[in-house]
Amino acid sequence: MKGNTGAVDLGHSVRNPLRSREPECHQCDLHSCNLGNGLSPEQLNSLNEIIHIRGPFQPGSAIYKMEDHFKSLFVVHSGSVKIQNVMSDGTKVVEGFYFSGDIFGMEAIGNKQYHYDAIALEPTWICHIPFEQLESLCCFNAQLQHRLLELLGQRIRQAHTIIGRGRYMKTDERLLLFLESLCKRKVMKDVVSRHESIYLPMTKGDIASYLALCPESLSRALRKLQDKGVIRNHKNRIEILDVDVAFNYICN
Amino acid sequence: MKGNTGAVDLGHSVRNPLRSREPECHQCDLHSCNLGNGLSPEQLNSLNEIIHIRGPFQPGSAIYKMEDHFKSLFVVHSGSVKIQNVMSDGTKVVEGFYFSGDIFGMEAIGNKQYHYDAIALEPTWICHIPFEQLESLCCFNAQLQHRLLELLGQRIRQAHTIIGRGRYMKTDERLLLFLESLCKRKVMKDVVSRHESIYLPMTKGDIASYLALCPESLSRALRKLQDKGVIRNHKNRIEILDVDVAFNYICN
DNA sequence: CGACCTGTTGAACTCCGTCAAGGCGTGTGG
DNA sequence: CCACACGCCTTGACGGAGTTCAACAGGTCG
Repeated sequence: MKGNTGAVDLGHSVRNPLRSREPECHQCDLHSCNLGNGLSPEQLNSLNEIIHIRGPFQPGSAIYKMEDHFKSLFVVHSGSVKIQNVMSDGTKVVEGFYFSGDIFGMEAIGNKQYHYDAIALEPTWICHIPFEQLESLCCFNAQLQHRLLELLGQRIRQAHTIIGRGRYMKTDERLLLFLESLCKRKVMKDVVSRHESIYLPMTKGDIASYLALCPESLSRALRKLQDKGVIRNHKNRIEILDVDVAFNYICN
Repeated sequence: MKGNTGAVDLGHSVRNPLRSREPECHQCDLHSCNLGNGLSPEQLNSLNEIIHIRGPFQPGSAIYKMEDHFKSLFVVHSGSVKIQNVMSDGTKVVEGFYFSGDIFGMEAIGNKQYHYDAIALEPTWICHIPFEQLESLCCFNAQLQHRLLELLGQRIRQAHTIIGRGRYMKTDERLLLFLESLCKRKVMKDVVSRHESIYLPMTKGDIASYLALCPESLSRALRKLQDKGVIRNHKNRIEILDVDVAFNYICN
């Protein structure tokens, strides 16, 4: 097991008020992604010791790039991240969004390199979890191993939900499925009964790409749903006017 | 760690010439899915001890159903398997195919139940790997843990390839991507230079569903590619007339 | 101010899904 | 043996959803 502290470094201008350990940060990670669930205090400590926080990553800057050597998993401490693929013709394909507490980078496990670019969508702080060290910890810690496997299973199911189930849906159904998944992932917490407002750190273009639509089609779908009174479309926010109606709509 | 031998039992008419351990079988599993790579003989033995083989499952019969309690991962020993989702309106959506040596059931990790039906496509023998016991083994065996994580990472990437990358492709490109993935997965091994013949144990309808197409569209795409001289379409077999042409076609 | 990026709207086209019909192979029952 | 039904696949015609192309509105930044 290597003792290096320097996970992935992309040469960003990282001003580092938090480069040294910050207990609050660690608690947050462990809580929000539940990686540390059911661990004893000592076990928790050893987990905390391998975690490092980096930031702020400015919007548009890369946490990692496709070609980078796979070393670490990541947890969004604050802010948000998209992962995307640059195709041979230069078009960018967004494959996922991650928000505070989400773990990402798992697609790269078992590979030399990351398979996507990970790009910050807003000023973002990221926790690095060196994978080799995590693996070593898991060998002596059944709970941690179990939790990691669980997260990987979730990740597989997630891939099959949005991009799997979504394939058979029409544009507006797919859009609502996406909004529903955002709501479930507590992108925002102030749920006022059957009405939600979702803040969207990504561009509409990113969303369109993620849903395998052209931006125009997404725009039209938003308009259509707004005219129907299901949602209200704002610049960086979408209101779900009636959660029940919106998310049952999917089954029609 | 429980010592139960009876992984998932669906009440099929399992005639069991191989119910007792069969060394040849175990070797095959470990080799083909590489779960046992780099293990010492003793470690290999402990892995072998938790594995059981079942079969034959007749075409159309279930290895597991969605509602079944998640207990085991599976490896195709011989034959082939599809996993599918039955939607609320009764339509079946194929989410994956597995062939000799492939491990499946990993979507269920971290869940109480399996999320798909797993259906045999031809007379099929299946190895059961009780998951709790596998987890326990991993705790004392870094190599095995590493290999399991690797397989999970692969599984995520696989989901993103076909159903992820495929979303942005046109019908015939998607079809060729599928055929390419079959070739890579050594569905058949007799590669005669730039010419391959792929045996398809599933129906064209299953393939269409997997590719998110209606059967008619698949049929037309096959015809179109045949007219272009890229492939030749048979009942249960597709020939790739020129591998290079066919699989570079995707980038057009 | 103009350049630029994101998002929106309109019009034309294209691909693919839907509907309908028919061919082929297989199994069943007379 | 044939007749028939059934499932699977194919083919054709049609329509609709979504892409493409083009133009423009609004915001941001130099």
